[in-house]
Amino acid sequence: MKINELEPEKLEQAANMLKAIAHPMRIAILGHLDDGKKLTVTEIHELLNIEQSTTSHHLGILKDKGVLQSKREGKNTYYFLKHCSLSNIVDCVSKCTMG
Amino acid sequence: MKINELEPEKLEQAANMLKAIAHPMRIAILGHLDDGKKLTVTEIHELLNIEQSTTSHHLGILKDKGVLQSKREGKNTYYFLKHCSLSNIVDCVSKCTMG
DNA sequence: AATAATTATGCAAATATATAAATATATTCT
DNA sequence: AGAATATATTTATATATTTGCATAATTATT
Repeated sequence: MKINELEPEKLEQAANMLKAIAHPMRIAILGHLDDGKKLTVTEIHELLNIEQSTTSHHLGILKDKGVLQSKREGKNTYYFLKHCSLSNIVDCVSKCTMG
Repeated sequence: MKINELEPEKLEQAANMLKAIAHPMRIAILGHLDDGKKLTVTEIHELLNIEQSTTSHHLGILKDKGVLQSKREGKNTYYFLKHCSLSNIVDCVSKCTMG
């Protein structure tokens, strides 16, 4: 029962992290970023067939809440998981929604 | 990359499940429901020191989205995890917010 | 320096969510 | 049936989120 030792601010932070993930498109984004993969904004916006600005928005939210990290290389910005264990969350939820 | 095989409705369902969890009080509730524990509404509302109606509301959301299950026994309703692997999500997020 | 390519931001309208108070429903006990 | 206990629902207000468009900012190329 580790979470109960968390102070309210840590609870809040955990909630914000999950809230960032809890969106269909953002789950889809994370689905493409397993195994340490790094993708650019354009690659993601083409993969998922969503607007560029919308894509950037979603990536910004995921980065802001500590789910993703980014690294600029020339014209491109690569996004990737900050903690690779975060893939487990997507795995777990997708398994639980299969039944 | 299992999640990418999910249809949009499944993605939506996964997002709803995570959205249900992504709230400070609801994370705290789940923190008390690990290891197959079952708790009543009153127990939770006293443990967390929140309004009865608010507690019931949060539990209703968790149940509606498939995170919890409930079982009435007399005057009491016991709530517990539907898939015990869901504890991993809380564990994972709390670990990731520690650093 | 002008253009193209990539990414990020500001804005606004529609939609969704949170909270608490009041009330309703369900069950047990006398 | 009536009172007490436990849980659920309704309602209203406040707040937050999503989305796409328009635009700005950054970097590379010619």
